Amino acid sequence: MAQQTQISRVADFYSAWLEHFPSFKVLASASRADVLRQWSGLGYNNRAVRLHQLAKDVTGRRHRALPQTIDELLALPGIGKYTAHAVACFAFGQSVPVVDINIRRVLSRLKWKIHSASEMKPEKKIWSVAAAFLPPNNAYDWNQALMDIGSQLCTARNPKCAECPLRHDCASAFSSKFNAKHRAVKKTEPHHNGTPRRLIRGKILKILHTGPKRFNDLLPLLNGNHAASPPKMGEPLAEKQKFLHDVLALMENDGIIEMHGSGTSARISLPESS
DNA sequence: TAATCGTGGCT
DNA sequence: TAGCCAAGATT
Repeated sequence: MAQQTQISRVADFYSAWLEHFPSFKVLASASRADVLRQWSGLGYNNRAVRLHQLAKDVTGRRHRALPQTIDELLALPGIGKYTAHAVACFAFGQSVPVVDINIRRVLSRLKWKIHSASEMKPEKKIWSVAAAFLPPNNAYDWNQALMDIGSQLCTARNPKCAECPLRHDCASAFSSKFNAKHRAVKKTEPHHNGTPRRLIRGKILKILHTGPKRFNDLLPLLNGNHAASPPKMGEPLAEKQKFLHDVLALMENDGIIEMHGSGTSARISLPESS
């Protein structure tokens, strides 16, 4: 849940989630539709699908429990390098580095002076530095502390350098460049008449939580009010239908919806099987 | 490897 | 208020 999502936003979903799915066994036997319903509002619905599959994978294991090695964790759906290390450290007490967006930012601004890491690519280097800084006996507290510094003090914008315990060792302390305009320009994301595709996906899923719908019932969702571009008066219906069809195909491929039949009367629903 | 995936708070 | 940002993973 915490992937690309602030912890403060996760908290409520987390407790509600555990009430519905108190164990991997319960989660594994739940329907995909129920899983997506409980996830509703959190965003990145792919994560719900992957966690559902993870529960199935885990309950199929010998001890029906989460594996404890980083390599085994990495093999599970939805678990990448960060999460594997975070689980190993925070759940299983292993002495391993953790590099999330917060720690990444803290270490980057410190301008680490670790000689051995100078010829590595940035991604490998930062993990190497995080490992080099790791104290021998309390990785848990260390990693939590770095994350807290990153989220509470060493923030992306307007960092509180005056309150930071690392200010005397930091190459970027009190720098005026944190609010600089020169950030990487984002490419325009896929959209329909100015409405981002991911927002349309969100609307579709939200509607489907109220029950199955027909293809034609979903078409109005493409008429969102947006200031980005004026509505195209003469837009061919076929064009709109093609966009919706493509969006639904992506969502079906992601395991977020099911489609039965085809054409303008196709029946769209949350995944009812598996 | 760059693009894609949601949502809501913050500045 | 429009854009930035968030305990990343996947293809």
